[in-house]
Amino acid sequence: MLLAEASEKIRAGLRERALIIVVGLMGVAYEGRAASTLGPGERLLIIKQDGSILVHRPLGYEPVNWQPPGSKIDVYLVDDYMVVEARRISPQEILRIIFHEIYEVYLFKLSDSAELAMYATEEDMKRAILADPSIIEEGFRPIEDERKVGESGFIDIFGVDGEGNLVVVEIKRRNATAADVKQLINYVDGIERELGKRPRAIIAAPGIQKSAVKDLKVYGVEFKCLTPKKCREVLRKKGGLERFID
Amino acid sequence: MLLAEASEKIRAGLRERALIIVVGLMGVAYEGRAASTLGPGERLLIIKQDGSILVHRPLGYEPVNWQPPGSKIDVYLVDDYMVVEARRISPQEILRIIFHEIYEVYLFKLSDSAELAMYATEEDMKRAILADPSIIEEGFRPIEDERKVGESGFIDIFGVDGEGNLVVVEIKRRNATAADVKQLINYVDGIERELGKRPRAIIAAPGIQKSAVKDLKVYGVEFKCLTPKKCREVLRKKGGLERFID
DNA sequence: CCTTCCGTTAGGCTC
DNA sequence: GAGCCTAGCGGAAGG
Repeated sequence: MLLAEASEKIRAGLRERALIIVVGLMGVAYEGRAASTLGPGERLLIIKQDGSILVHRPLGYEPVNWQPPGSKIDVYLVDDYMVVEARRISPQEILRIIFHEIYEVYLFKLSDSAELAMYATEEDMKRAILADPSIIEEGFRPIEDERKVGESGFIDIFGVDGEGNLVVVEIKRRNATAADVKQLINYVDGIERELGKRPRAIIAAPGIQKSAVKDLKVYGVEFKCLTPKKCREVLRKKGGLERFID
Repeated sequence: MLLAEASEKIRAGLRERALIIVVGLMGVAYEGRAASTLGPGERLLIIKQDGSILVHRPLGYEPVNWQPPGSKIDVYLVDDYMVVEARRISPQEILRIIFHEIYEVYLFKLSDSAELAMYATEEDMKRAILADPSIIEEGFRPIEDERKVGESGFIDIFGVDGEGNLVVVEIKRRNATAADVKQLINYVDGIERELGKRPRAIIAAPGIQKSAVKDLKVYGVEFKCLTPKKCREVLRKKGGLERFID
């Protein structure tokens, strides 16, 4: 495909706010927060209506270079090359794609209004615990969620156990780290200062980093294994129940 | 395009290990570490030779769903749909794309052997300081890089200043945080325990978070503004010099 | 606007 | 293989 012809088609796509797919032989230069160069190779360029731009190599999940939505995109011919330039300000960044050859340019006007439904985020894990507190332990009763503690931040779930002891629960959807344990200790300290009584501290996560295990004993924190998957099942069961009751 | 025809073309692409681009009306279901569903919409599907797979909506820099390299990809017809399935084990995950309509399928055999050259990573900033220590301060002399400190971790650069004082330098390519300052203090404490002498602590970064500024005074840490860009220039000059000497 | 925190983080490195 | 850290992280939520 001739570069002049291709550049016209790309400009048309930009005007029409189409999704633009370009396949060809291109080099890439990026300068901004960091800087990178990539010599010529056969790649896939995607330009979206919102100004996002992605350069994909034949291998790998991630784009090799990109620019997020809102970038200003220009196309021009210089010597025997076609250049696509994507600029953004704040941070000042420029991505320049230099085409040596263009194999194909495709334009699409796509419509997609569906909403992504994502399950078992950390938020969902909290909802699962509130829906069925026994997954933390038998007799656990939540009192508050997102309780503020001094300057430290927010407790995921604050409650009482079967014996009437205060309990602070910290939720993580990934393995808990030493930093997580320390944050939880901050909360416990804050509550102790506030209410004059030291609560139990429970970290609920799918696992815990080995390096953090010793901190559990040192600081008297309890670990409760709780996976996102388990929470998904709890929410599903609860969802099913609600549907049945309605 | 007929679904049967499309599925044959995609299978051919998989056999030939081609880059496959599919545009059409599709729904998406993902289940693995988390789970998500997305109703039908017009999207772009990319399947790469290495088994990476990406679903892109008309807007946004990020794929809405994906699977990293190494996924096992299957295509089959069921009722009036074509399904593309990408599975991986460890973690067990499945991505299922259900096509209602297919507008286009494109196959490409791309060759790309260029090497990405990235400048001014944190590693490069360290190299720049080692190449020209005066960018930290006049008279600074590095002794060691990546020096281990007890259990705390590794010092980026350990050296002495013009007066013969020990200096610990911590490098960040982004604004320094309070956590960075505290980590640096850990190192300084470690060195003091080890060598019986408290070194100066310098954090070299393009900036520092407002909330961390007070910690500088509290803990006696010095801040030296050093941008990736500046380091890039130092390395370029040094590269030029080396080229001249050789 | 800046800061903090989560992510199907991914990817790379070490043990 | 698992654990741990970095990233042009991106993105969202909160101040």
